[in-house]
Amino acid sequence: MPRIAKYDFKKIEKRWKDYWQKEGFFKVDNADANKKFYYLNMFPYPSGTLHVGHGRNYIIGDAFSRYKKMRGFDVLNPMGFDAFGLPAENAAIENKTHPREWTIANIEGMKKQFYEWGIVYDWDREVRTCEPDYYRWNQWLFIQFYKRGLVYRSESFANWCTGCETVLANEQVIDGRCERCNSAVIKKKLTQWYFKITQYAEQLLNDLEKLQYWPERVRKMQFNWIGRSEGVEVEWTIKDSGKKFRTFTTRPDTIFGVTFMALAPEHPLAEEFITQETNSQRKREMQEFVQKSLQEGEIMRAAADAEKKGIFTGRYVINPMNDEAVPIYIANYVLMEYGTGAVQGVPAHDQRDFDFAKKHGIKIRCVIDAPENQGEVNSLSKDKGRWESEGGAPRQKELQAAYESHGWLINSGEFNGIPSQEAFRKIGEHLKNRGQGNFSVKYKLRDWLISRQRYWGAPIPMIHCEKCGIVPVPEKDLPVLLPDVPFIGKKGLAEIPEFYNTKCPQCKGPAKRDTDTMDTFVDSSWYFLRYISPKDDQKPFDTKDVNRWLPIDQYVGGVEHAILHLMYSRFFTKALRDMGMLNFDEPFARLFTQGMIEHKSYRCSEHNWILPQEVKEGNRCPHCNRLLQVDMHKMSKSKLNVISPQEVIDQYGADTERIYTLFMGPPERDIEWSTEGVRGSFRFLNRLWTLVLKHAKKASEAKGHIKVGEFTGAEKKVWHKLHATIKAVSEDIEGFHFNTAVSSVMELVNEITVYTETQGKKANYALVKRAFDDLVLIISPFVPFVAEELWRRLGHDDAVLKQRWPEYDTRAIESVDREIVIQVNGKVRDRMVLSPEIAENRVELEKRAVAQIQSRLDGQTVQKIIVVPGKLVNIVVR
RNA sequence: GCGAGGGUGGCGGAAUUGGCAGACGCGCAGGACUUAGGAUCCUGUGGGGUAACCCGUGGGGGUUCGAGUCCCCCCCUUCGCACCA
Repeated sequence: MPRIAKYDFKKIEKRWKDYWQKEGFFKVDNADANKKFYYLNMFPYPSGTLHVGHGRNYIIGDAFSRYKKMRGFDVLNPMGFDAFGLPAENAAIENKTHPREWTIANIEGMKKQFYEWGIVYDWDREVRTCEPDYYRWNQWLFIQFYKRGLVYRSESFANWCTGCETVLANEQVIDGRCERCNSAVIKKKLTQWYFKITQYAEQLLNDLEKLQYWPERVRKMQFNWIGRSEGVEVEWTIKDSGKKFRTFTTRPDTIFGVTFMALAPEHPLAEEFITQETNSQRKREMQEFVQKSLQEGEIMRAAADAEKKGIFTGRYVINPMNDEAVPIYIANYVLMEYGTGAVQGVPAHDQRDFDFAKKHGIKIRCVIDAPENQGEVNSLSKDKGRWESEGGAPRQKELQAAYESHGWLINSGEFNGIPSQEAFRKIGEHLKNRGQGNFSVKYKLRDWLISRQRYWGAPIPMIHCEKCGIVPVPEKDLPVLLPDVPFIGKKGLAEIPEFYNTKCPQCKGPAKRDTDTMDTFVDSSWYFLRYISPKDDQKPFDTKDVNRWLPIDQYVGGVEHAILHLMYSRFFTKALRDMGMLNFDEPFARLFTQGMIEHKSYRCSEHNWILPQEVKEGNRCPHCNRLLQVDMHKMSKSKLNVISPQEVIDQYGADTERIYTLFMGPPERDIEWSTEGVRGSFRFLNRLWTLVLKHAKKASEAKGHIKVGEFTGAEKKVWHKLHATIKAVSEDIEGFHFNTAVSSVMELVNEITVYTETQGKKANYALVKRAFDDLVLIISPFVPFVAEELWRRLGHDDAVLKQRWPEYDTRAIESVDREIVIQVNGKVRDRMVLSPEIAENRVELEKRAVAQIQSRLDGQTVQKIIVVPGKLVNIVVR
């Protein structure tokens, strides 16, 4: 037996790395594709070096694309970079460089990493959002949106990140803190640009139904985020002034229970009341309260258990239903951005109002009685004070909490005794008829604030002229280039006069450019369209080609984008469709969200995060010997718990990293990176290599065809396993079950190993050859390097990617002997191995099973025999 | 609080329509080869029992010849949303 060369992954990987790229296996011609498949990974932010956690996303994509390619699809799998954004500015300040240099260097580094991983993209289609040939179209689209009324400028209270010194979209505020830097977010009154995404709220909501191949939870998240609710807008009149304002309520049936009114601190009336207040002390108190509420911003006010604070304005408002006057408060729990910024307080039937009322000694009036009291409604409605705590001690009991469910109306005048759902409609109509309200639908979804006071982003293409007002930059003057000046740090374009001083396109007089840049989510809301015609300098994308290639057949990325990016992209798609630039409603037909890779992280109470290799024995800090806190966290540079792909590649090769990443667990789940697991995958590749090389020569010289009919038992087993594996792997890849796909291939390798070891020289090499060929092909999406190498060693001279994916033969899968289980009272007692014909024959199965197990049945009465053909026989005895 | 996942060996995880629980891999144990091995290869490996067998999928009930899988109740856990009137 000749010595087998060891698995020299370095040599092998070097040999094939360039090959796929050079041959352009994943280049597709827009016009030339017949069976299109648009696969897309979310493009990365070029933050620097990638770790093995990032790798998961791209490895899945590459494996899937290779599979689809071998299935005969014209696969488009492009890649690009979400290259604008704040981290580049921060890094630039830190490293005394320019955001552009930092970004470009990172992009180059990341492209090299893709190459090391054996990941093949069509780089001719690369998109970089920070390049003028991309953001030019960002600006162009902004202007088109503006012309269609989808962009507006408005002064309002915006989320202001105190760390980044810029405004944030609602979606970027997490628990009152900045999504990126975790600094406190406050409310600041600013004039900003908005995209009118709310105009599409209804469609964004309804079309979720079309996304049946999206993970249910992502749809749910979007559903909740849009947050549609039906209710009634009610018009109220301020006592003594006659001035009117509106509230929104989803429970108009409780309107007789209104015992106070609450305004958001930002509400215009709040300001008005303060201005008009003559009592100087009250004036000051109100001022202070409003100011403090705004400063607390989202952090304090967002917490559900935060204290409900408020202040009486000294004013009253008239209830349109019963002409009662109730006090008006300013309350910190009322949000200006939702509904009308004013809430009618019904303490008896809303927990928040209840808490507020208790705190401020406001009376509580029950107007809904629980449904179980149905029979008493009439008497209850007469017994006006029964549940009421106003005017002295409550007659029955004091309320402990608000009753928020439905029931029957009481204390509600002519509406007493009506079920609350019905009262919703009746009271709504009543108000409508009297011109004091109307039915209304509100959304939690807010318009998308896209202004950012930063440098490293696409400039907003607008000009402010004193004479002409706001004028869009003429399309022929696009792009509005980012000024190429030495980077000046934090304040952005507003500090660069040579940028903002310009001429008005209309009157030619002196004017100023808008100094805001766009939220980078604008960039990523349409990049998947640009991939179709990345070089087009006449338009953002080619409508005809886009309509042919989209929707994207498979989109893959992290769940963290479940709301922001995916919602914005859906909005863009719908807006572009209405502009006639597209003909589809939804951009991503199928979505898969992959989980994160985690790794142990070590933290010292004194020295913060510690590198794993520095940790001393017993999990102690290398600096102070304190016991470290050990936790599992997703890999991140800041926690010092990243594994670099290069380490793995140097030690075991890219194929090992690839197959381990796919094998480690279900791709949708978060999972811990295991160094031992990596070694196991490496061992497997060694076994694969040795097995094939040991027999490659004989196999490739094997003469004659496979004669299935003449197979021995052992040969049949291999034949069966081969086809069963092809089936399993194909189905698993289609379903994104890469972990089980890999384990199936491992089983096949084990099976062939057993066969060749036990048969020795008697082995059927025609069969072995066929098994090797198919094995190498089905494993190739996972480990392309070693597969390409083995393919050549098996005597082929054409690329693996040019081969067709093996087909399985159902007969081969079915024709193997079956092991039938014999149970007595549901417990396995014996087995028998039978040919497929007998195993499928009920009568025969029962007969044989009973015969075989007879000795065990002595003295017991057989009550019943259950036969499951091909599986088992269960004999029930007593 | 609301919503959605998830609880299976020492670990990651497998198990069509209910039909052999623990595939595959890690780890561990024993052995082989080695000057050596944290390399490689082979064998074994859910728990208990000499054995026949018994017990085992978070806990408790139920349906069924048969339940990880279906139904009811409970516990734990992860994630998302969280004063949206």
